[in-house]
Amino acid sequence: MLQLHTVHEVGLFGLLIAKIRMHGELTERDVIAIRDAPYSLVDYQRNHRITNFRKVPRSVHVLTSGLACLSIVASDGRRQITRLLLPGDFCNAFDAQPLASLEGIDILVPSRMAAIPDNAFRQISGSVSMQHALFAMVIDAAASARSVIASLGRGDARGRVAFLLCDLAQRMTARGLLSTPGDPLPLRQDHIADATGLTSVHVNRMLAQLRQEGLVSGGGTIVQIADVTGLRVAAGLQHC
Amino acid sequence: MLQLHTVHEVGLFGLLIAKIRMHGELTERDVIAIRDAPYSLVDYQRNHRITNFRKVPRSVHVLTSGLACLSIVASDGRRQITRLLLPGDFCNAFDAQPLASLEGIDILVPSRMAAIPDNAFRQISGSVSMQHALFAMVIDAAASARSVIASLGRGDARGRVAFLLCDLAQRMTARGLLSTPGDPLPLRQDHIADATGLTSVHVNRMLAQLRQEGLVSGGGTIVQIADVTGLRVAAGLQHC
DNA sequence: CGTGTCGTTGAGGCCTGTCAACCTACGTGG
DNA sequence: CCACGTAGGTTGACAGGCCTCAACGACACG
Repeated sequence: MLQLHTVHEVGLFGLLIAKIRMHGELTERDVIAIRDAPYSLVDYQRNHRITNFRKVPRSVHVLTSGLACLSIVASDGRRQITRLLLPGDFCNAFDAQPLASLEGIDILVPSRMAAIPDNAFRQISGSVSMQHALFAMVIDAAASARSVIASLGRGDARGRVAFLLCDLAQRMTARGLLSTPGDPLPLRQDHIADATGLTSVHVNRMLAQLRQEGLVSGGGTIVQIADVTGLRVAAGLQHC
Repeated sequence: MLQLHTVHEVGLFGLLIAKIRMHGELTERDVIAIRDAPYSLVDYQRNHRITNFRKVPRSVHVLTSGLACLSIVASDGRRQITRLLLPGDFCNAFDAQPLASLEGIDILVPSRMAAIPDNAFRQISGSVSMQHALFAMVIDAAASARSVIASLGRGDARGRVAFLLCDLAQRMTARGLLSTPGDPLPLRQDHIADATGLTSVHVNRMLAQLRQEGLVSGGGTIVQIADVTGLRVAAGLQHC
């Protein structure tokens, strides 16, 4: 039985299925429908920005590998990352529906997406169980965004960085993208800066401080969490 | 015909209906179902904080008058408002589902809520049209939260205040709670502070500056927008 | 008239941004 | 093999924005 589940989750959409399952029970039929969905693959290079998927037919894009984000470019030209997109995440629908004409999708690491035609996905998502799970997923995304608001509004630089790392590690671990929260995170310092609203110079200082406190390890380009509990406390919110 | 709509929308749940309608077409049947929903009314005093609605049966709460917010209290004791709740908004479900055990509901102004029993609302929201509208509503809430993230992450104090005022005025105007965006907003300076992550002292200074620039008017407790366009520019994001 | 709430104003200090320089690692081409 | 360029990280000096603390004013209310 467990074996069966595992088999279902190793395909291209395994991570997507795992993610949706975090928010509601899926039937065997749902899982098969997703697994067998028609799709086309698209690769994107690092630093590419997508403001509009000009794909015919219109498609739901799912990140299958790499790392991307939703971001808003302020009028002074600086970018704010509003949400990190991990493999298994939607990129242009549901919990990651970009804010019209304001939010874009930035590719942070060479990535691949699967584009599922809209009408195909509409059929897949028509079942009651899928509707419930997707609904719960979006509700969770909204709540999660509000916790980021709290971190940005109330936290100092150290707390913001700590929160981001905790949050990302938790999401990645839950989806099996990290075997333990202490594994290296796929972030560069300027990604952290764009996500926390800080400058990369100051992020560097904060990481140095967190390393000295024993909460973070890894040098150079590598960021690893050394002490999850301590980092959560540093984040300043009870929860991460 | 228009007359009919108006009649439907003046009841206790008129604002709720108006809000849901912003995100999808409702059938006559949907509207009637909401209008005739069973409910009980509860009044709350200013500064009351609700961390858990202990209501039997469990209920969906809808704000019918006043002003409330979702908020998170950081470990240093300061409060961050993560979302303002206006009359017509849900308070503990859907687009305002509090983050478990972290987010609470604060009453900012003496308010009244209608509590609709869960199972009654489940029936009401079972129709395809309601499902679609509610789904779109939550997706919009998530996107809206991300624009707040951008404002907090990238904006300076002046921009944050400007953004908050624009955003609130737009939401209130869209729902008929303001006749024009220039009407007085129901916010005290410390509410603005808690929503923007600033101190009330600094909010005061920013409001003084915005008044001097001619973007905001009203003295003392009253905050009015004098120049919507100018304030949007000051907010620093293309959109508000 | 006392009390409490909310807004206003000033002085000073800390946190974070800005600017700039340098360093390492890595790949490329002569 | 070495010169060179690029990307990313590290470090220091300095300035400015925002917080803190504190006092005061305006106003409502019992």
